[in-house]
Amino acid sequence: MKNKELAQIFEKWADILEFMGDNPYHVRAYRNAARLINDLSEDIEVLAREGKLSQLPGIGQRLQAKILEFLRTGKIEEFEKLKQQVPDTIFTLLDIPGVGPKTVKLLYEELGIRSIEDLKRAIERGELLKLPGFGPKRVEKIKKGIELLEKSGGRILLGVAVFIADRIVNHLKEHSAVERISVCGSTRRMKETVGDIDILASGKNNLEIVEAFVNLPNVKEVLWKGPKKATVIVEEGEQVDLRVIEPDSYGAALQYFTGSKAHNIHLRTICLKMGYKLNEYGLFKGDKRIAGRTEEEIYSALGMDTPPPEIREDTGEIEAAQEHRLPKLVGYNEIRGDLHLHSTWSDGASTIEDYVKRALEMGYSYIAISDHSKSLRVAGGLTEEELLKRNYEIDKLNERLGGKITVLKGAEVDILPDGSLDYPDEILVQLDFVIAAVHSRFNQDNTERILKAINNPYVNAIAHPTGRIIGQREGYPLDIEKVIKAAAETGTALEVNSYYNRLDLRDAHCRMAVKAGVTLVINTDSHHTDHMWMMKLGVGTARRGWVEGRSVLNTRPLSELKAFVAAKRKKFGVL
DNA sequence: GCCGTTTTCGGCCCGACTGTTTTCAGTCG
Repeated sequence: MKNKELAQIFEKWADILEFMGDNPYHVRAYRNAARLINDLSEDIEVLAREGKLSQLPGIGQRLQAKILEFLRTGKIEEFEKLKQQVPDTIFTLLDIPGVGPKTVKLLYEELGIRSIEDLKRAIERGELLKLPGFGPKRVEKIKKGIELLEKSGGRILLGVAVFIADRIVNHLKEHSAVERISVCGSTRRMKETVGDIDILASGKNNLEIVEAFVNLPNVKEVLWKGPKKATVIVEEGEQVDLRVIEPDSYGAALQYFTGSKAHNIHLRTICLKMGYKLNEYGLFKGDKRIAGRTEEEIYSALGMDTPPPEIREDTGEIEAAQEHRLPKLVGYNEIRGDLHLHSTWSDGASTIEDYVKRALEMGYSYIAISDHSKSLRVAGGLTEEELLKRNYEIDKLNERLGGKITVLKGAEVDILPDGSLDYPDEILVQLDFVIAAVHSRFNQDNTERILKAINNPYVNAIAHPTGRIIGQREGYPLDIEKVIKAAAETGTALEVNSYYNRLDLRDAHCRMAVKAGVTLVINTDSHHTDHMWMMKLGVGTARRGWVEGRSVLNTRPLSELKAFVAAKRKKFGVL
């Protein structure tokens, strides 16, 4: 699948055009194309073959020709020529907060700066001050921006952002001055990484809210504090922005600060056509505010249902909201159990009893203990004997629990290099739920290996199917479409692994899988009970992929979960 | 470069903040 590669080309193309001072709408066309292709749930090559490129919004004749050239030859001549004209490294400068394309252009043309290192040297020598429009404050801001960039390395993992944001919201909710408070931005949309954390609040006394925020126990440094806005660094080193807004505008501000940018642009275009104006203070007809207290009020005034934040990416949700056919996304409270937990029997830090206790607190009706199999020695993988012994303990525990909650006998079985499984079928048949996973040979194409596992009658799910670690490791080479197809045909679930640095399947893959009729299972892969909260990260990822509750195995009651396992065995003639 | 229920040309979301300016450009969300 070449979607990612193509999206990167168009993104870079936009950067170059912007740098060269091209028409901003020209630049935007390339940026839109990049985003569209990146978020596409279908393979661009397939769309091209079926002649459907022209149906993509924002892809006209010219971009179509470029896409086709890329698919045919692997590159685009015009782009190759364009690239030659600009030094490659200057675009890293755009990552510095406060530095945009105009500044990059100026720095390059006047001082020959082409990298962050160049820029640091120029600042030390005081050269920036000589440039038009540059004063001491501007230089200081850039210097700070570079520090921030180098420290954070860019974006925050969703799990970290959610953890910090929830803590802040829970604290401030208790404060008497705060009436309404929400997380917004990409954290609210559950995007896998977020730039910075945005919090919105309203109440009777704005100053008091700001004071409460900057004085929170985990705040390390206050960067900026004003009457309606403040920015702090929390102890984790991440930046958090608070905005305080008047109650009448709360919904408008929440809508606005939640984004995405593309969603908002589309929505405002619709407003214009209807003779309205939408901004962060409300929806206006002339000078009159006709909506703004809640998001629902605004969308409803536009004749739309309110799209859940997770799908506000302008990938069809606006049309669906207009036609009252939004999906009923899987709910955060719809999950009945976690099927991927590692106990002290293998490399987990919590006992099975610990998990049971936490699961009951979370309102689950079942869990599966899925310890590692024998080949994964570094992770305390269980031999057959150990596994059977563990199973016996689980049986006894279930008797003691008396049906309050059911502990299923599971395993995360290694898929060996040749695609066979780490336990023989005689062992697998004794398990309630079998998850198969690849833990080795991350550089080789693992498609065949996983297909073979999917075709084992006892394998009920594939764990973290692509093997990616966010920000650290690309997934192994994999034909995800083949895997999805096989999973759908065999009645094998694909996991949405909720562990904060995995989120695998990712959002776009979830959408592809569900479209193909695959059942998903959302699990945390916890190695300690303190990891079990991450379930919501996986649910959020699935929601971003337009996944409905009926497509998620662990929203179903235990009887249906068991029927799912039995159905596959029956299909393969082993039951 | 895209797009069309006023248009095949002339628009393309909107406002705030900042730093450097005597009226505005650049950046951000």
